[in-house]
Amino acid sequence: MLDKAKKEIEDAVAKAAKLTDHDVAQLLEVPRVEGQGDFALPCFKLAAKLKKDPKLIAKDIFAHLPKFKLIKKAEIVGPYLNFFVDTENLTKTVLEEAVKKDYGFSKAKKGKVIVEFLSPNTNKPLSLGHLRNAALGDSVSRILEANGFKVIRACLFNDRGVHINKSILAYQRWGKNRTPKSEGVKGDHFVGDYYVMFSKKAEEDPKLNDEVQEMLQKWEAGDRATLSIWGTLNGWVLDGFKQTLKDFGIEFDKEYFESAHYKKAKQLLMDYFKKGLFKRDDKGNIVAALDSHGLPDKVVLRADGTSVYMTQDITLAKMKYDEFKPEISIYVVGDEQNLHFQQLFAILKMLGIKAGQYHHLSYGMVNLPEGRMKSREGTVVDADDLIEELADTVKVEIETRHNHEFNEKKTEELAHKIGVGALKYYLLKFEPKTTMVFDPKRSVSLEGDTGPYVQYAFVRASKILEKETAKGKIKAEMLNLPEEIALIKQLARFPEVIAKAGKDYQPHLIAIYARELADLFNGFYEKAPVLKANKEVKNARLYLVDAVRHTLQKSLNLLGIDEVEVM
RNA sequence: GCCCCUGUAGCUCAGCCUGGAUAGAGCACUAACCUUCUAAGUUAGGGGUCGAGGGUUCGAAUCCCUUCGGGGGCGCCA
Repeated sequence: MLDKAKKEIEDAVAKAAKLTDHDVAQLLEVPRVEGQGDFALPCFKLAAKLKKDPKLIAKDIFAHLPKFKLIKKAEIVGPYLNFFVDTENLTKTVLEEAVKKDYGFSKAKKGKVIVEFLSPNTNKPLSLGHLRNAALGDSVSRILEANGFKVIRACLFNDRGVHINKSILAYQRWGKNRTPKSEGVKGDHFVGDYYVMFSKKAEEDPKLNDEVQEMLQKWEAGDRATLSIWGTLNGWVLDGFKQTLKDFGIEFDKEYFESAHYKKAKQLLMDYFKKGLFKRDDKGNIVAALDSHGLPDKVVLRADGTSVYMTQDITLAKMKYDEFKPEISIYVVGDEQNLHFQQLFAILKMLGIKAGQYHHLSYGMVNLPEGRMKSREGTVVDADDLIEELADTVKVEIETRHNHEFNEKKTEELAHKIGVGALKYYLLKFEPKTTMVFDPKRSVSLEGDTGPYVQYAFVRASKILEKETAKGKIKAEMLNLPEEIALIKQLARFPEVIAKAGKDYQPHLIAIYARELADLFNGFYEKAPVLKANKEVKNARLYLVDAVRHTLQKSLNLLGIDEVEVM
């Protein structure tokens, strides 16, 4: 399609200017302005190479252009040569392709990718920050699948350590055998409240911190009572997480629990140490020397044999490598850990745990308009609250906006899909590394550059096709309105957008694409009535609507957003 | 002190990797459009020294240097 047209131009230009393919590669660009064609060749670089006036070069090449198959015309504009694709040909190809299930998806069979994301601590409920992480991890997974990879979605639960023991201690002391059930609270919120309670009490009574350390030692020693209560609280939290993730539409293929490989990790690191891969510092800590990588040295195991974060990460990397032998291993983790991951990857290389490539998909913080979220100041946005709030807002919209008669269940279901769609879109439309500002008011907005806007375009397309569908041959010549041509060109871009989003791990490219497609469709919708058009035009437009509908759906799904049939 | 990210319209952000022809959206504001496939839509309007300075180039928001502002990191925290 477009790539073929591009190739055709490149070949022609190479021939006309008597150059090699290599010389011509990267010379073509896509003009932004209408009327400047679909591809353009600025002749300045050739001018430097050939030592000739770029305007003359443009003329010269133009004079030697062959007959094109996919290009309708070329024209000279000063030092530029603009090429226009044959839209009839394009239309036919695009409409045939875009209604297929796998349109835009790579047919190449690629290897395994393991995407680790979310990886929460099991001592408090999930927050808005976790949702950005989850939305990113899930969307990147979907995009990589579309690029032909086999993706394993992995999550590490940090379920042991000081943080969880704090909750336990507070619960033992002040919990009075209450349970999430007895209080009617989600388990993660229930436990999180005791965590907060601990922090408050410990400010008045610092001895509590010592008690937590004692408990930690008991836990490590395998004390049955401690393990039992730890298991109970962890279970509650995990149940809570499970519910949140279900609400948000996230699933994992592989779950890791730090508690399960914690002991093994220490042993593994000692083994590497004995092989001489690590050294001891003057305090007796086991350290990875990274100066050859231009990085600061890193403690991987404390002198007393207890583990640090890095101990776990090295071990988990090895476990993942041993089990899956992935081609690419991706970690979706906030950008405050950039250095940590540079160090981790350097260490893994040192140890020879180097399956394919490692990538830290680093993303920026989510700030509120007032600034950074701080748990101590209670300004953390809770994931469950947010999802619920959005669904409620949408529900009110549905009930007041239309005369549709949905029953209660249908309304709730719709409201949930639209609310979560709005949230995911909002979290994914920014480039990952952008430190984004989350404005709660704007996040519930359903107009403009939002998920519901895209979902709505899908609904409009669906409604047309519900009444009538396209039949028989595609008559491409029936589609020649500017709105139709623009729409077709946007559809033609879908494969390259997926490829780029996959190569760079950038879901926001899909979000932008989907928004633009919805935009163009709405323009078409205003200008070009489908069902009222005469027979042949109607049929061609029905094909176009169908292609748009499919592509909107795929775009949304790549973002982890459900399409809806009605709104 | 050192390292990384960042600065584009009143606000929130694309574009920067891979330099090209008049810098784009959305929100907000103003004015229109529903007996017409769902108005969660569309159209029109104003709004910019692309933080500043220098350099490279035929050409710089984009590449390089300097500088100022914002954020993050430099833990035997995660």
